[in-house]
Amino acid sequence: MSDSEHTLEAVRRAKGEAWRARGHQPFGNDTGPLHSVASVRAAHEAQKEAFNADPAGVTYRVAGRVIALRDTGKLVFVKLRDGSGEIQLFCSARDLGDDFALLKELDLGDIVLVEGPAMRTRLLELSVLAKSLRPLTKSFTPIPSEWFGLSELETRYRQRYADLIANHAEVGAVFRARSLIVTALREWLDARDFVEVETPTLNSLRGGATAKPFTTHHNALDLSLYLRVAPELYLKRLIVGGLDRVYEIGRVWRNEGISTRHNPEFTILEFYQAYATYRELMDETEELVGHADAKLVARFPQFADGRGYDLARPWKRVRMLDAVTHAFAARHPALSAPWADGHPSPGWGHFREVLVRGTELTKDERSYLLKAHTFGEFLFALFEVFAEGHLTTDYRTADGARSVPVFIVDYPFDVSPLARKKDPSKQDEQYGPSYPVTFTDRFELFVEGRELANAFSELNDPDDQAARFRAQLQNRARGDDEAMDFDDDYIRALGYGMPPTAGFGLGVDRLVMLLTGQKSIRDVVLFPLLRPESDGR
RNA sequence: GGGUCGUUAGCUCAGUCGGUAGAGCAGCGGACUUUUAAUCCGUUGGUCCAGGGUUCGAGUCCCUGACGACCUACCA
Repeated sequence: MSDSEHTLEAVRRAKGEAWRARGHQPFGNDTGPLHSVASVRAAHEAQKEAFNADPAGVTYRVAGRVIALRDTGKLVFVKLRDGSGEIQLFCSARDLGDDFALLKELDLGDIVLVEGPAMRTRLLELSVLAKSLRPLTKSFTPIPSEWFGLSELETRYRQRYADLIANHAEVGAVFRARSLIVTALREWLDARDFVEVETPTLNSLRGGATAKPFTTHHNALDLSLYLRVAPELYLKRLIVGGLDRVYEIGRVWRNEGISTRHNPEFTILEFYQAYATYRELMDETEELVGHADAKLVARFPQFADGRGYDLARPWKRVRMLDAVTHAFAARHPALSAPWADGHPSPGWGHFREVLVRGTELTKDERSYLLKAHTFGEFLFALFEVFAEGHLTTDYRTADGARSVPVFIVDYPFDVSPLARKKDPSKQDEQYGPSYPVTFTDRFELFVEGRELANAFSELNDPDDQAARFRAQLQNRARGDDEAMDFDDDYIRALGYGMPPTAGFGLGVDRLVMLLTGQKSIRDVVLFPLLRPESDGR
């Protein structure tokens, strides 16, 4: 701590002692019932003209943080903020009597309780005319400048409390918006008879998503555990048990990189609906996200401004195969994809050779495509390399002004270990007989290029599921440290019979980012993971 | 993991060619009974992220490290 900081704090501590000398505790309590700033404002909203305090009027009791002090001598203006808003205190020597001297011992950041009637000043500022003033909490640490705020991102993330004080309007709105959005998600699900449940976050097996887990340990059982990467397998056990509609909004942990779109712990919404398919879930996704957006915009209209996307229904639904074809047509017209003119399966291998030897690809893209072991993995890799990054430019409103949400539909089963294979008759009908890629009834939702949701008709054949788990183990043996474990109990559960079910997962943080226009996930997570502070700073 | 940028007073930021570290706000003292970033007068406050090097002399140049941001890669 520097000398100046030390001095600033010492001055504040001394003022706290001065409060004590006047009979006020620097950290007092027992405020009794209070009026919120918002309620005071609401009560006098209609009085637009300046008015003096009505002697017969209500005496308000308001408590909050001092965020500005303007001292004009025998008259001091205090700006006070509580959880509902901000209001000015009109503090005159005449009205406050002995308490007026307290103002000299107030610092920005202190928390005080004021009593008095409302008034409106000459300049029409609604104020509380202070008749008495009681200091409640001494602030030892200077709060950041009201005018300049606090801008250094590192400090804002590490000291979110200071960020919330200094950048109250903007940061507060984002986190209130987050709360509203989560509430809206629950509303939508509750209204459709979904049951909210909580499932274990300490798991002895890895499953539900392909991701690297965090590990931890239970001492009494001497048991190594994983922090869950997804609640999926537990929620589906509940479907087996007869909870036909379940959901969970909760934290998951993935031991991966940190970026503007990834925090190691994040909030996921998953819901499972028996007797539904991924087709219905696309409609429901539009409704669910639309409901959250409507609730948000009703309260915070500013978040609807300047959006580069348009949530008007219906949203685009594009098969993965067609998205890749579209991407080739737009950017690599010379490349003739094997599916474009009905090549038989050998065409895939030839095409892969053409791509890998050609000059259209970067080295990284080539090596990425080479990692694909099957045509299904290859198609998925083609999607990632050629299409995914361009969804925002490829799919736009009729006037081209905004991007539209896109459901990418039908993922290869090779990359979808928990999704139901498309029925053979439908596969043949939609892709032709003997098509070299087997698809699943699965979609992912992309809005503004961001992957927002993942959903599919669930695999409920225990034998097929067991085979997929075995394939995951083979991937593990090849060095894939994101592969799932073989979950015997889950297979046992499926053995009892799981009704046909559709399941849905949505990144809540990313939804909040999207709807509130935040570029970094750290701006929608109150306390994002950072390295510990070191002595070097 | 790679690249680029940043770190100077409590906060927001300047700092020229390498030559005594600055401003505004906050703070402190004073004036002021209708202010709105109040105003006016005066004034305190520095581990220039850390360590090393070059130099007569380093906030400034070089090296190493810490932390952060952005891009990229990885990652559903």
